[in-house]
Amino acid sequence: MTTPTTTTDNLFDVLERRGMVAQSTDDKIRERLSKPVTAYIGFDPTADALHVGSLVQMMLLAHVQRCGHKPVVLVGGATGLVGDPSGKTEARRMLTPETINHNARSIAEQIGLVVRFGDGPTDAVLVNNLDWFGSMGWIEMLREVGAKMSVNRMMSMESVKGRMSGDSDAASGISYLEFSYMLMQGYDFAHLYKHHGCTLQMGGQDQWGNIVVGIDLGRRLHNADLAGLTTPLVTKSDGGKFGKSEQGNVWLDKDRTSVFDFYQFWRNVSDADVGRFLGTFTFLPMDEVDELAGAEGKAINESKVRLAYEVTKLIHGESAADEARDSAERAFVSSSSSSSADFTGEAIPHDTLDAAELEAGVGLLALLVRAGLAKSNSEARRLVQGGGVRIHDAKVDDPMRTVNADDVADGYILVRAGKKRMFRFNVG
RNA sequence: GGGUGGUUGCCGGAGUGGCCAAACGGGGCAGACUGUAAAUCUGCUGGCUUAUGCCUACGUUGGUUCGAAUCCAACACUGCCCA
Repeated sequence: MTTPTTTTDNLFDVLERRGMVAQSTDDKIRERLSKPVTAYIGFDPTADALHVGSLVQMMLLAHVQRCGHKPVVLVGGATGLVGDPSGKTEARRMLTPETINHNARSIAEQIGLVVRFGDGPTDAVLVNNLDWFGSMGWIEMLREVGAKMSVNRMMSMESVKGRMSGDSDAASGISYLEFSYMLMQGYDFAHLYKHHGCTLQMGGQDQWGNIVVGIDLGRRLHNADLAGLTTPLVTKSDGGKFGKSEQGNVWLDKDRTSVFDFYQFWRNVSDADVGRFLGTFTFLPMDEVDELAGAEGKAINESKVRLAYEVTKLIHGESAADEARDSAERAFVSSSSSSSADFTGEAIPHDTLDAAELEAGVGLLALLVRAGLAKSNSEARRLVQGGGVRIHDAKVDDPMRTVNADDVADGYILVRAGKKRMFRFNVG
């Protein structure tokens, strides 16, 4: 990793400078953070992998650690069994405890990429709220928590209001189960305060309401003085959804999103987003970030390369990042002088193609589907007819074409869909 | 429990017996232009080895009809109002 922020830096200043603060509970938060605190963020175990959307929270935890505080990773095993109403228009599908356990482990592993776990004073610890909710009975819950919560208060929260209001837009009702979600999440904070000395909860802007409930509950139950801090929702300047690429979600796991695609995701961000993303998703010093973000015109591409490289390095390691960068370089920058292009890197999605099979000839459409560049033959056909497919550098426009040994060059066949997507078949 | 709406493709949303694989918008993909950007313009956007063809699809099941997303019945789910 790059030079760590020195532990004397105030976490709040660091985060604010990096554009990672949307809202915080009080202006005394700097003061609070002048002494080491324990801070937590909750993660939903709804999938066994995290995508780039969660990267913000991961970075947040990393900064917590770097500034000398103790990060706590809360996996919502119990809350995951309930479903978060925030920002969803419909109830989340429920999961089995086994699945959640499995997911929790995978998630912690990925958070471990940027945060150090262990027993030291600033080492991160992992907790699962199923550990305290699992054994808690209905009566206890009502007396402990229910008695302290105002329904009026909960009803006035944005996430609930949207689901309740009659005539208007996305009213789809809210079940009691979901309604209780914020209660559980609020209780988490109180519990973590009591058992881990946790006084700060962080999260995305959409979690603000839940965080505030937790602060309230902490005060009522334990007379605790708690604080909250949220990060801005990561948006793209063009209004699109952050974290989606041509292939769907961008995952941190290389088996779900290849290193090459991961790199490309960052390489392809809009000009206007470069600075913000550098601040949020890398540990580069802000002076350098500002300089990179200030690049004008074509020069901004260098900054994008840097962004893509740094983030890829963080998640997939240096050698993978080097390779992704080099592959991309060769694939895009020097594509005019095609003969020199080299697409053999591991980073580019690839598979092997049987030589014997090739001898018989493989349908182009089938090959596109096999490469995952099209979901069906029809889609592949449209792609070809639309002029979006190339084999190596030659455009092919006949959907009926078959691919055979003549198409092999340097031991592989490179199929490209559009400018940016490609798939290599190694022949062997 | 009573009343009353709704359920259409990835999403939103038209369509109230044939001209419906289903308007329009969004999103997505591709092409042109570019800087692997944005904006703009153009094409495509259920599946089938491409077909004046077939299949699957308008909540589910059954019915009426030469013909149903459209009509009828039951069921399911869901919104709202009243208790």
